[in-house]
Amino acid sequence: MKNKIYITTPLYYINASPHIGHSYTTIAADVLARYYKLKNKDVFLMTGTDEHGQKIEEAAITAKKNPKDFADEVVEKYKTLWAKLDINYDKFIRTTDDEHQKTVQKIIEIMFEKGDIYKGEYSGWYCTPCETYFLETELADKNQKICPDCSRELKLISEEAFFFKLSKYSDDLLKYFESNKDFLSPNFRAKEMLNFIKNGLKDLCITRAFLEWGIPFPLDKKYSVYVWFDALINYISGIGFLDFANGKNDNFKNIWPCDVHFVGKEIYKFHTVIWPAMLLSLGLELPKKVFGHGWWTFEGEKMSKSRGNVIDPNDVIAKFGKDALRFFVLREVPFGTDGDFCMSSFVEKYNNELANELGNLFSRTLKMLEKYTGGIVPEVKITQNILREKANETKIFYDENMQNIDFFKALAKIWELIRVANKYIEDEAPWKLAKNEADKPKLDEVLFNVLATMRLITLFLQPFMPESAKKMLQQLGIDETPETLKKNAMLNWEDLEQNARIGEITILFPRIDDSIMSDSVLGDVKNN
RNA sequence: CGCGGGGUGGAGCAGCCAGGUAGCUCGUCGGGCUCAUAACCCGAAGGUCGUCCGUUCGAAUCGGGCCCCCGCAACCA
Repeated sequence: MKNKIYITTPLYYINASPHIGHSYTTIAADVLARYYKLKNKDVFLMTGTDEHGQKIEEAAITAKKNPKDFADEVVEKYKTLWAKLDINYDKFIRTTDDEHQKTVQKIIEIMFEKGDIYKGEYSGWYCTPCETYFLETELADKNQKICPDCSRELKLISEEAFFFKLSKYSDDLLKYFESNKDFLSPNFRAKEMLNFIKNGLKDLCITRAFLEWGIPFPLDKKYSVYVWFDALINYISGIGFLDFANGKNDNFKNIWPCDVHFVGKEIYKFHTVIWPAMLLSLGLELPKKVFGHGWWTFEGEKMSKSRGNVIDPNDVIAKFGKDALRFFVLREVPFGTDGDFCMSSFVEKYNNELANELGNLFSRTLKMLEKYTGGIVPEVKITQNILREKANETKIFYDENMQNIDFFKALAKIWELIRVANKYIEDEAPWKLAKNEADKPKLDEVLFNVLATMRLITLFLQPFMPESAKKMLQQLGIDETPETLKKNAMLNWEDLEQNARIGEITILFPRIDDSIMSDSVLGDVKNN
């Protein structure tokens, strides 16, 4: 069997700077990618930007730039943020990439030859200033034909356009959903999609009036390709579909099909209905899973620019560190459901779980080691003990949940182990054992058991907090980084090297004190 | 009847799909420890699981009605 794992994020639309939502999806994708890398899988993680369309052209004009320069600048913001968040992507694709554009055009030709693209007539209520069509059902008041966005009068227009035969694939899609129960994830999102298809799919209009800033529609240069049709294709254009289609090489086949598309719930339909239908038309395998996660509110309110409460991840990183953010978004709510980004909760989680429970576990144990063994991992005979048992149990549960993309449960389980470790120290009281020379063997054993558990905790946390994991490995005296671990991952509890010298002890997660929190944090975050 | 998600001790959540002692974290109160980042450990108080009805020996969990909150509705992660 192939040993590859292909993971994607959506292409982010560059009409705005990256915010917490973009970070959320991308962090999740990176966490899963890092997990599989440790499992020695051949991981390919792709992210990128969606850059075409009317809105971008307008945004560029507003910014007094040409679209390409505008796009380059926003793209830089994304790349900078991903670097700050330790996102380890293998490819960053832009829909303005030459290869992507050529792929889109090629695909349209393939579909046209197959008879899946045809010329028809599009009619609907059109808002001229917004350049958008609306269906009657989308209007707030059916008797008043007013644009839902700008409240101006709509005109009934019909014009020629090209369509993709989406409706043709209804049955195939339903069949695929039926025989691939994991495709629609999390499963509570399945029903909505099934109903959507069963209510009847309409063919999809895939052309728009010609735009300077768009991909020309190859069959008729009066048009540009509809941005979604363009954007979805990235998942195959980015891994060499063009060469494959032209019979040049089979590299594409080594990566496709995709294992997980991570998307937000608002673009779930595009990825579970339209995209698979496009793939069916191309005769390609369908992705194994599309995971639609939930949305964040901020302090209980929907995030929006007009409310001025969009969180800039850069601020959070600057104040609390990248790992704190990576940790928080996946620890706070089950991945999939909606959550509230609340600063008090952020600080609470950070102080209690990162600083007190995890950070202090390292701090207390390593300092005892300095004191009682001169900083050397004791040499002991491996015994069965409660920590080893709990760690092994955690490992099984952890793998299960990581593979199910249930980060919340995986983290919860890790914290159970951390708590058991802290309790174990309390129960065994090494500081008492240290007072009596006769207890030295017992003391060594206790310290070893805790250290072995800490090492495993570090490996478990590595996908979530790579920067901290690196420090944790150093402090444990393990000559590895999260990146090198892959090759010789020592995944068993007892694999901790004996007689090794531990590294320098530093505070992993300094506590956040209330004064920092009350003034600057909220203010700065809110003002973005 | 457009489609879907949710309503669980003071706060935030799990449990519901495969009914059977209501669980976790924070907070509060009390105690213990002293290795540690004023951290760690133990104990206690606190819930008629939105509401009404039904199925069942038994319902937070299954079915139905109602109330409230939130998304989607074909370019907001």
